[in-house]
Amino acid sequence: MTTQNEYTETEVKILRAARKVFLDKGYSGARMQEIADQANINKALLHYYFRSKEQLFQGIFAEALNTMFPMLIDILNADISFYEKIYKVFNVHIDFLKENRDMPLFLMQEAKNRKQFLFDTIERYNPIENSSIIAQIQELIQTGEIREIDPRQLLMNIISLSIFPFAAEPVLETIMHIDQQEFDDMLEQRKKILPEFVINAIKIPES
Amino acid sequence: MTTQNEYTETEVKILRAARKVFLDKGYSGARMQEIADQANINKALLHYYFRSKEQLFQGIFAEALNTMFPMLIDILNADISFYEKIYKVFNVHIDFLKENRDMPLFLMQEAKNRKQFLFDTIERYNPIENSSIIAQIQELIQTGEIREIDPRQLLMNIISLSIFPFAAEPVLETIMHIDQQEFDDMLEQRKKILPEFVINAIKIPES
DNA sequence: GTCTATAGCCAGATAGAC
DNA sequence: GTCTATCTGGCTATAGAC
Repeated sequence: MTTQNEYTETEVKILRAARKVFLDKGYSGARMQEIADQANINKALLHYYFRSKEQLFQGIFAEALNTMFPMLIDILNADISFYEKIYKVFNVHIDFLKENRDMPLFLMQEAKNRKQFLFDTIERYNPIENSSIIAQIQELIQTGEIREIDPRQLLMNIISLSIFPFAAEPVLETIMHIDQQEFDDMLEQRKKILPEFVINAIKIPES
Repeated sequence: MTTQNEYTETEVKILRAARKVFLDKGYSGARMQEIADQANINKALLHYYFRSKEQLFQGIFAEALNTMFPMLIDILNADISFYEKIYKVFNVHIDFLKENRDMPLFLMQEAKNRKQFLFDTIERYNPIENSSIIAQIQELIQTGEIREIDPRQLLMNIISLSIFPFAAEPVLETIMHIDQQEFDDMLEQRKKILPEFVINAIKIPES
């Protein structure tokens, strides 16, 4: 069968506008009128193509989940060493987030009210517990190369370090008295800082 | 002058309800009707005491900022060693967040749209750049006890590690396939794990 | 497919009795 | 101070012309 995954030009315009507005304002803060304006079309057309705000939203939400997680899972499952993964995950992730600054907060916010949808959407990728990185960490602990640590806690640390600053940008800029340019510089530096930070945190020094 | 900072019983009920609803739903998702219901009073009374949704919200938002930040700043400025600060900041902060799970996401979300209000409210506490911990970090770098690192980046790491899991709880539970009980256990363990993680990350081993 | 006009509902805010 | 009833505006969604 010829699966019709193609979008018409109008649908593409709508989706682009919806993505922008939903990610900026969240579901309850978004307005169909604003999406229509951004897409340079009429409000009625939104409903013609996507029936309801809820349905349009679910498309955007699923798309965001399907963008963010496979990327991470792919790196964590890649056929490379643990250390390479650490470097790669921070570099790729921070680069991605720089182009998608609203995504972390959006996902965290909407995940609160839609746990079932979240579960159903994410479940199609392999759960993190089967990811090869877990085995790699356990292996390195066994051989005495890194300190004992719950692999899930280590992953939580890695994710926290890369994502959090993007979600908290306005707060961090305010308490640190820096402008967006300085903040961006710090983010760029973190691609180098974070892998070293994490590896130093867990590596047992050779004696 | 006798400053009238006392709240009547009704005002207390309203504020408690408003705190709960705003922190759970955010400004745009919150409904005055729901706040009234939670407070067991009539919707009109909300306006009698607080005039508008916006004004009621600003009280809650300011209160949240005034709770979260002074606590952190106090620890970072306390008259104790750098290492003690690391231990204390994670312990106190994680305990606090366990009782205020919605606060991180709430603050991050609303800070996006209210940067000026955020700035005006936070500015009354000393900016982080003057905090004594910055000097302590620089001192330890000078004496060769810890590795070279931008103190602001180190602080960003510390804050990321403690706050992020609370903001991302539903997502983390889903991708890790754990329930809330297991998640809580992990949070409790982090009070011990995180100080060690951070200190190992920066400390230069004695040779 | 795309538009204008409007239905229908819901939320914030106010009037006014008690 | 507290309530019921209501106004007013804004938002989602639909009807219907083109």
